[in-house]
Amino acid sequence: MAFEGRLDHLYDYRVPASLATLICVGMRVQASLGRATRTGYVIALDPPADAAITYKDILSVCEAEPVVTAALLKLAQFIAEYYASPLGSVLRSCLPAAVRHRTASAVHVHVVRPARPLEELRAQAAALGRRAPRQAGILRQVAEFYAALPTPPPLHRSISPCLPAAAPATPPSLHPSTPPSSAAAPADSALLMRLSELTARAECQMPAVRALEQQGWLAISLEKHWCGEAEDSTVPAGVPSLTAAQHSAVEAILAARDAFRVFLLHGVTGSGKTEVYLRVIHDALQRGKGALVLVPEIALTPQTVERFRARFGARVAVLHSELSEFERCRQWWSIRDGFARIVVGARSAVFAPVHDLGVIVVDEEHEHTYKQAEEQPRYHARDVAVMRTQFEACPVILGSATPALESIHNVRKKKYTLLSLPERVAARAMPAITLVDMRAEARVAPQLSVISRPLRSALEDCLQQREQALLFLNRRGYCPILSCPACGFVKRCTTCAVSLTYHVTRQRLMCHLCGHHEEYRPPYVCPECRAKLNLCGFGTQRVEKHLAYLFPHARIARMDRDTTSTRGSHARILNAFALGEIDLLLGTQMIAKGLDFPNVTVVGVINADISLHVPDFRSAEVTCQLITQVAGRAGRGSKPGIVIVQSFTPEAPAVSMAVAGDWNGFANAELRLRRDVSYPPFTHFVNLIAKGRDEAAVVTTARDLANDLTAAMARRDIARHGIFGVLGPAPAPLALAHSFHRWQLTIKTHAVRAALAEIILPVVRATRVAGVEIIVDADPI
DNA sequence: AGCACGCCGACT
DNA sequence: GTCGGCGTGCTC
Repeated sequence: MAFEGRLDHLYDYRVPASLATLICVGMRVQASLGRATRTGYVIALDPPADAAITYKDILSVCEAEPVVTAALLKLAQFIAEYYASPLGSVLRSCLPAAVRHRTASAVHVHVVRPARPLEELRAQAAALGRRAPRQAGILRQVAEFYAALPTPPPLHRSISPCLPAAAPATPPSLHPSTPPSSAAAPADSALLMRLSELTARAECQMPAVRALEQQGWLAISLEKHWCGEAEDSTVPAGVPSLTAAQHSAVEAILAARDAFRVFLLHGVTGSGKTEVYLRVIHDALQRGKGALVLVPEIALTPQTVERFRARFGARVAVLHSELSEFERCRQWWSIRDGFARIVVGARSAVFAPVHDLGVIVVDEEHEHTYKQAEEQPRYHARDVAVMRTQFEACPVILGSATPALESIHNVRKKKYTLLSLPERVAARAMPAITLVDMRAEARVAPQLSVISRPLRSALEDCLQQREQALLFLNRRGYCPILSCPACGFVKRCTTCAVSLTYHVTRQRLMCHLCGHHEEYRPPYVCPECRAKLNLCGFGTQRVEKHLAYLFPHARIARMDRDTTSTRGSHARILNAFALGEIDLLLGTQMIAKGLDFPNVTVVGVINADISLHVPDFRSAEVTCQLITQVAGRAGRGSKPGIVIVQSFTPEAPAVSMAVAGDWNGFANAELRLRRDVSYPPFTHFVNLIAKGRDEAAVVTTARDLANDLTAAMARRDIARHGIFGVLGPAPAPLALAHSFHRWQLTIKTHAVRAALAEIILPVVRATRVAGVEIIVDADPI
């Protein structure tokens, strides 16, 4: 068994006779370890290994069925090794919290069925008449509900109460040899009356329904239920025809559909990558297989989800963070039980318990949101997807207009197969991109240095034509820095040491890292020398205000973390934009990707350089990707699009190549630079971060680690372990955050697993300093 | 992760 | 001679 928590040892337990028929590999169980009772996962069933040990019993099972498939278990073992996380915590993160916390009964629902033919129910209702109006009403409602169904009323069978009570004779398996029979199939709520629905419609309470049940008129049972109809997935009319490039991509993937193979689908924005996914998935469904679609952030790509729903109907399950606990739980179980065969979800959906997988799609595979950065296991969902398809023996499609350099490198190494969609669908042109040098602009018109003259006139035309525009600025708030012109004072967060951003709308200074905020009202004077503070730089709030001034008649909306904090607010803004109730939509990252609005003809990138100056070796790649992606939002309908990119460093390759629409050119140049310094994708990085409240202890720990690693490497055959060298230690990018100091060192290696197992982890385990945590992060972002 | 075991300084 | 600090190591 593998236990949840930071325990990376496996333990053997005895299976008591009472659980002998129930327990199987992949189950979540309770067992006592030391004093405490903990949750663990059964990873193997073997005869007793060691006569010297007195094994404890497994106490109970959490669910009546296994929660991870055999393939997922193998996948978890790989992740545990590669990302240096205990197996138990990897398995834990395979399950949504909602599924772990709720008992299996959470996905069950009370259902009312007629226990006699409907005519008898109606007759009884009439007989009860005024004597028992409530009961009469109930019977009438039930009869009416079931009479309205297209299929004959499902007469009450023998009572089959909910799960654990009725233990199956054979251990349940995630891979049933036969499809579930109709009796075992999950009830379809569209064909069954829910008890809650009955009490609402008949305006009655439980006792009345119970009475009728006891008299033998009705049957109440607790059953699994999913919403929607279980239709087979026939392709509805209106499926777009494929371009030649799309067609050959689909053909290439289908030709390899029975084996593991990685396809990199490099398609320019608007080239119809989604249609390729849909065709391949349709083929998988027809062969009785399931499919998994990963998207970077589901709230930001509602249209993609919609297209899957429109094509495949109720058999699409969606997993994302905006679902309620109950809903997420139900979606998960509908996948687990084989009702939903297609899963669309964000990062963690890569673990969805789809059985018999036919294909995995990773849309926008270059996105960094696929990397779990905050907590263990620090996995990258794209790489996990590739690994999973290896275990499932099926193809995986990585789609992007701006593929990660890692993926391009893998194509060159012949590990991935490249499929290109070089043109937009319906012979639409790529948008025309204009680059505005903001240094020159500021010299000519210093007071207008947020919206350049070319962007301003493009927006004026756009508004006049009753078309829509997207404006992208990768910084929220009003202004990011308040600084004193006299003494250089900058207002900073006390626990994070980053400058505080001024938010006008709430009259606050906010730390965008820890969320700390304080009241702040004019006049803005320096606390040191009382001089008036300068508002340096622009955030979305400030630009919004400026836009309102420039275009007083335009309907302007802002979309950033501040305007989308409540549930459903993403959808509300995007809907309003889709309905044409908004002319100018200004936003951060979240408007950059995936949006597909045909009436958008103008896209403005207000400051292309922001992400270029972050101290990270990927900043050029990220910047070029962002500009390319945002530009791709323009001209997706019948009208051509124009894009205006404003930059203070227009000569930077990341900016100029994005403007030229030359991702391959940029990738070539950037790959040469990376190769020269042996950076990813030519090596892998493993980051070690020492984190603690006491700065001195953190620094010492980081230094000790670096020394010990160097020594360990000297003792070993370095070439054999593929280790290159140690960079650092240096203060981590967020050296002080949430009052924790962080120092990091970076190890370059060709073989992550060998380097971890033979050099890094032994050193890390030997370095134990009170109050200092050491975080291991493989392939960090 | 807990929780015990155990080895060193201030107290009855 | 005892209480308690928390560093080290074990839990099937």
